[in-house]
Amino acid sequence: MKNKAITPRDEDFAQWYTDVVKAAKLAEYSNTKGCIVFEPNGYAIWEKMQQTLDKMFKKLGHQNVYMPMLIPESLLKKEGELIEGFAPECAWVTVGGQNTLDERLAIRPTSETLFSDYYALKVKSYRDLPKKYNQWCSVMRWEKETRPFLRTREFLWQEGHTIHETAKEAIEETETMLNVYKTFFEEYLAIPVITGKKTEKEKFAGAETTYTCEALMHNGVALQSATSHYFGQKFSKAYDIKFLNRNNEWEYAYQTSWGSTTRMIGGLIMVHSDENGLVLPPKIAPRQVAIVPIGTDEEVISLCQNINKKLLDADIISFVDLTEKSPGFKFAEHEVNGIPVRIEIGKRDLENGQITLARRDTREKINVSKDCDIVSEVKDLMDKIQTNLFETAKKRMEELTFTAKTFDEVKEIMEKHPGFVKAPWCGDENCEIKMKEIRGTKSRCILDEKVNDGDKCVVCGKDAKHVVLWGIQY
RNA sequence: CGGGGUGUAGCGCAGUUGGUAGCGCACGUGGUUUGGGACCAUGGGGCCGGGAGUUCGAGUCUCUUCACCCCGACCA
Repeated sequence: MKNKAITPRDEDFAQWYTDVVKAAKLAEYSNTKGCIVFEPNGYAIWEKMQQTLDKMFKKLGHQNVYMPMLIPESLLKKEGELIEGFAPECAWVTVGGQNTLDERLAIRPTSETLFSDYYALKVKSYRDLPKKYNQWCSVMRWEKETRPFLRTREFLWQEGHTIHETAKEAIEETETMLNVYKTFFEEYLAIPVITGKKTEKEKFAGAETTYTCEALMHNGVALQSATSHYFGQKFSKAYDIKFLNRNNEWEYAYQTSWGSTTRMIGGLIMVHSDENGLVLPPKIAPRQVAIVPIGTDEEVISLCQNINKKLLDADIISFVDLTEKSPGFKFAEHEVNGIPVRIEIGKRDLENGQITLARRDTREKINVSKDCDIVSEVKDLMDKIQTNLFETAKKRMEELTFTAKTFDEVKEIMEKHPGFVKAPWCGDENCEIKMKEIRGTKSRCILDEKVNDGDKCVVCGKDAKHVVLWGIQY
């Protein structure tokens, strides 16, 4: 290790995070605050996320569309709560060419208004419903403090917007999509999440109900990783999305939206990575196997290429690293980039009739026969890595999930080592605000757990209505 | 928007009481190497973030401005 030293994670978590982003060449800062350059390694992760989620969405009957990037102020303002929530962080276009615009245009912070306006135009009858659209785009929110992937002013995301004939169907959609995200996090990103409803205070501006996926980072800080909202008829009333129902009566449509963002890349880093750089679950790694020949021996190179071909034919994304760097350099490079499996082949291996596999998560090396079924060996190893990453993260989340009965207990936990705290709550927003005094602790979500008889709100001591998951958030 | 910090080669930094810029890595070339960030030789690269001032002379002193990073308040 010479030039690319990564700050130890326990010494300075924020610096460690930035070091990993840079060392793994995921992103570079640009000249505009809060707008990052997605470098090939970083963008490839996003592409893989897109491909995976997009397939899941489409299996459920969603279709992709693309809405304009600009929203006239008057359109944005139609729904009061939304504009109130987003106005402070909107970027506005006020000049077109040489002329000041009559009406300024917001660069979309989110597209509910555009979808609603469009749906109002297209929906006439219950036969036009449901409409289940999604768009992949970037949005802009003028954040004060920015960090690569976790909080950028422009970020890439996916926003699904659906309208339905009945409230029941829309609520089902909201819950279905929440579960899609949960599956995606746990099975692909190997990140365990806790799901639940947001409190009134924390829910999306304009939503009736917001569901969230909450993940816990290595340092015990919570990350809201995806959300799914039920809007009821709020937007359909504001934007006049009416249809004739089965009784030939006008009815306002029932609406949902759900989204996930490039913040997930930040989550991926903060859950799995280590002092040697990025660690990626095989299912989301853009490059899964790096084959490193040691020396330039022809027999070695051709074995590398043979194995590479077998892996590629089996849809494992593999490559042979034939650059002129030293083997040690390549090992370190592929580790810092988070490539899950590395295959090392040198003359020494050939003499012993073996090849060496190295796994990124544990950095363990395994020798296998050079005549083995390399495809199944690699597949097995990738499965093991995927499982190990998830289990490790899950265990950590469990160890850092506490229960508390009193305010002082919450305080003690958060000050010692932050994590998730399950604690009863009375439902009063003032108690939520009071909780922020403890290192900015906020409600993450309302858990699906029953309140025990006699449980009191950890803040005010009145009868509890909900069990809430609390945490310090990114 | 408050608090803290940093701007000198692509990156990381040094630069003394002011005297006209250097080191490591990276990069180019030639060669030897290759099992955990190889070595030798050689070469290229700089309006010292911008502006103004003090001075015979400013990377260095003064003022001003800009950008970025980190910590808070706000948010995916």
